[in-house]
Amino acid sequence: MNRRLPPLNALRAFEAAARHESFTRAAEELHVTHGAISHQVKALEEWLGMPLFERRTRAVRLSAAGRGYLPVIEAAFNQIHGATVSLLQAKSDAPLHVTMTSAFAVRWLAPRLGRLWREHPDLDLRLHEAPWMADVEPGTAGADLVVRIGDGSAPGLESIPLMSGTVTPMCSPRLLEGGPPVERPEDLLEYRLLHSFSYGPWQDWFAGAGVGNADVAHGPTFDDTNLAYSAALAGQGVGLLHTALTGDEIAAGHLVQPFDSGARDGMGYYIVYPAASSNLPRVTGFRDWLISSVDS
Amino acid sequence: MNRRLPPLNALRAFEAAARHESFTRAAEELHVTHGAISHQVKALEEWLGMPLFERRTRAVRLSAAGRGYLPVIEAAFNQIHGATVSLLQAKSDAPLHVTMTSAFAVRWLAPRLGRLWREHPDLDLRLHEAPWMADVEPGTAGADLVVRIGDGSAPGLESIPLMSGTVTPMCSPRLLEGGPPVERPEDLLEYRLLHSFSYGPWQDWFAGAGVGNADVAHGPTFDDTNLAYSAALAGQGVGLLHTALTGDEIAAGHLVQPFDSGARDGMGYYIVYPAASSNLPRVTGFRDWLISSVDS
DNA sequence: CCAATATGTTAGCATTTCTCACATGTGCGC
DNA sequence: GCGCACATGTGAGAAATGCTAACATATTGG
Repeated sequence: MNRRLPPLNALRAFEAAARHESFTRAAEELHVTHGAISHQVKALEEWLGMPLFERRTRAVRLSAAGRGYLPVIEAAFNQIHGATVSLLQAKSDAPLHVTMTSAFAVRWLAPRLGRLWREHPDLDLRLHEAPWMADVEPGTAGADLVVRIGDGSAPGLESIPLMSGTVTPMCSPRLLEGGPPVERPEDLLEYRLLHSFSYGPWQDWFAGAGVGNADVAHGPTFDDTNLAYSAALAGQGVGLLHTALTGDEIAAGHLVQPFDSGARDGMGYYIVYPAASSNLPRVTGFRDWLISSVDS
Repeated sequence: MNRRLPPLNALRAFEAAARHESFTRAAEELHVTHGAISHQVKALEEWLGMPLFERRTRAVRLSAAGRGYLPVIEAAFNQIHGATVSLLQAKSDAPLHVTMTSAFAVRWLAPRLGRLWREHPDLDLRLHEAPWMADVEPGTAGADLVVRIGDGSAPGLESIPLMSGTVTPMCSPRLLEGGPPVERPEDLLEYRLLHSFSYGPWQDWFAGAGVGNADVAHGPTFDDTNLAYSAALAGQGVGLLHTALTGDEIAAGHLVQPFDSGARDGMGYYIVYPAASSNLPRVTGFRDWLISSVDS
């Protein structure tokens, strides 16, 4: 098929500008600056070899050519939008699959489930456990939405901060009383380290704290992130826990942080889902419920 | 309008891949590598949150979702293509406006016009003169096609090499016999310089030859590039001429080049026109005639 | 069991696109 | 009339996107 299409992003800029008869308002619609629209429209005009707008002094008007072009282009984009929406709707009778760590599910979500049932009685929620901070991609893995720890970067996906905080060593204060002093990060190696799924997170933490090749390969490994929290509370060792899930225990003095976060800062909880799901009420509904539940 | 469209370039990759049920053949159609298609399709699937293809071992099949999506997307692209073609066709009954320097028109095109009338009797050609190497943009300036000197760069436009060569000082050998010796570039300043439209080209040439602030502001300025050629041939001074237009005179000894091109190399003649005009027979026809006429 | 075929993946490079900052031009209010 | 507000144009550089190249994986067919 020999079908040379115009530059598509320039077409989108043209379509918005033509609909509004204004570069500035098109720029607002597409969340870019007016300069971007101006550049794109100019590129399209150059590609076509003809002007699509007449530049007036404080406005633009469609030229004859542009006036003929617009309706078809607009219809084509509407078709694409329509097909995309119905593709998503087709999924939308299905239950909402959500993936998160068991620690988050048990310690944060569980206490709030009552409110969720009350506010979203029809929601058919299916929870899935994810190992630690593993790269769970919504969609490809079957999940519609993921709650995960990270820095918020998720190319091609929507990523919305849920709770700030960081991942840092914590343990029961009684554990430290009986053991050797903890002044520098490497002193922690004298204690039993609590692992979830792999030694990776502890290794990363030591590396971030300036201890390059710490031997962390000892201590129990749990296949359930929540167990690491319980074990730390029970004084069984030092866990790498998230501050957002331990606020109460720290306030009550049941857990202490030997080091003030610092390293690995900005590892907050994020809600991540495919960008197209912004059109799906059950996804945005659950997302908004999560966000509104943070302070309650 | 709250209309979130999927990434459009990814959509185009999907459409081609789906039509062929093959990433490799889609890549050929779009003139990219298979990796590019793979990336784009993956990005689209991630954006939508659902797979569009089932990956088989040596092939891809459309998934149910993809099978429903394809026809609408394909139709939308076909619409865009159709609208674009008819936009161009609307122009295509009109005459073909071509812009070039008068030197090129007189010294290269004129001798070949007979062949052009013979091979394209219906062509309604309208020639326009362009000053020197000025930036003539096809389309915006009203020209359908431009023959211009440059390095071939023309973002957003098709640019096709017509003749290689360079722009370099030339004069009649008799002029040098009677005058001071010419060994280094600055020696040329002893002679009368022949200008077309502005002092810029000579200034640029001296700068390129390492003479930063040469005072070139003397000698006649012609508002017709061909006059500079004639004046140089007549021994009236030194002109900045293009080797592609002076091959015969140099071979016959009527013109000499004091310096072997070198500086400002790669300033050949290019055919430049809007990319969309590849769909217009009268433009591609004239382009192909130009190219085929180079060696005759 | 090897060669040929097709897709996946990663890192780095290339191109495109966008922003920022400033320029231009003109109508409108004062 | 004069200046200010508004809308677009432009150029350089930054950011994001897209592409390539090279290698990996997997499987079919000879």
